[in-house]
Amino acid sequence: MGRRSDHTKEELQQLIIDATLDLVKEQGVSNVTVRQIAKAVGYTPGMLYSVFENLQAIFLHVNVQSLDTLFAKCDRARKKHKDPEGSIRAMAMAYLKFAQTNTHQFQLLFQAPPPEDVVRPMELGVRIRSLFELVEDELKKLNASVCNTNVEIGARTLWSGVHGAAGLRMTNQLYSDKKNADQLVVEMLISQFVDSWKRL
Amino acid sequence: MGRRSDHTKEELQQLIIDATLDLVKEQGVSNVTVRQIAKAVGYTPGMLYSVFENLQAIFLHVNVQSLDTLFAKCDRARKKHKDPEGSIRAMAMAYLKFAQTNTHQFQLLFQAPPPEDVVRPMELGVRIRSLFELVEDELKKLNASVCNTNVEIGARTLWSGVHGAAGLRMTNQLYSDKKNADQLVVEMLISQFVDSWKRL
DNA sequence: ACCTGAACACCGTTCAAGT
DNA sequence: ACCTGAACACCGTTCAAGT
Repeated sequence: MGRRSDHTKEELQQLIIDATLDLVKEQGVSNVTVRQIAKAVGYTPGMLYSVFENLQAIFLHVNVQSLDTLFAKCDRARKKHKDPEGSIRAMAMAYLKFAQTNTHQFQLLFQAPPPEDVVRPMELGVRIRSLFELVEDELKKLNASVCNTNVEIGARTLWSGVHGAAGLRMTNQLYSDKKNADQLVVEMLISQFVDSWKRL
Repeated sequence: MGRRSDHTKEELQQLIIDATLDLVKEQGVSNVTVRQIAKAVGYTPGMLYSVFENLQAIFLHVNVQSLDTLFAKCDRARKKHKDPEGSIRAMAMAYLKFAQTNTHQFQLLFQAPPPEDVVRPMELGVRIRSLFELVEDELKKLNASVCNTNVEIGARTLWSGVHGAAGLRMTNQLYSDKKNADQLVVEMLISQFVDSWKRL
């Protein structure tokens, strides 16, 4: 089969990441095996370990890529609106939609690796931070008199709600009879938050 | 070793559940094996399959038990206060503290089993619903004029925030320099929510 | 130099055979 | 009737040996 001369190390990396993401989307994280990934890229399992440290590292790189597309979606939704509240609402809906459409991918992204286990690479932190920054910017526009500390906490407060709703919805733990309860939840969340944010 | 005559089937069930919870607390879900559980209760791996369908089923029963203790903690926190806002605040903090103190247990409880995979037993739904009901009751006291639909959505909105903050905090994804950012987040969440809830 | 292929030490689950 | 113990079909990971 293939030998590395066919692909540079970078190409191999990307090949593996893409193949893994596809498998995760199809079968969910817990069903994806090293042997499957290897077959999908046309190599032997052993080869993966000359490109990545282990399976966890592969998943991590998939997550970096997922965060990039999630960020892009939120950023694009934001730019469609001029008013801060509209931007926030659009970003929240984009986030919710991503979680809903790409359940398995979202799961891999935010499922809890025990904090001690793996050193989370800076690459992830930077990307999550920049997502928060998008929200912070809109909050500043909404009320310029709020201090930086509260803007930081505010963005995380608002997004905890959006993220929590996305997670509960995804695992069917919202337990409401109402249709689209998750959207109602996010709408109420934003209305209420924006409402009292202006008053702050 | 032991034979079933030593324990009734119910005793064996509880023994297995308790042993599994202990192992989860110590090592995290992903490191707990059937063989470990069997050793902990003094039987062979095969025996577990005459009491539970499989490992997933054992985890599910652990989760039912976890929800009971989580509910109890929230309920007890609630009763210490007379004012609805105080009750809500205390419940949120109890929830946050549970997630923080029992990371692995909380993780098992709310980590996403793909919705299709397993039929979630009614036992879990009933318990999550009753947690939401505690919140709904306080919201009604806070503003009696809100319709039932909005109380239902409101409780889920508020709790999405608390749950989301707990989850982000647990996985170190809040990315704030502030100390105790999670508590600040929950405090802001509740202040803002209660504030505009009264106005509704 | 790069990858294979076989091995190692594990899994969850099943089920004939023992007591 | 209840449980064992061995087997089955898998894992992730390593590393000598091939090309």
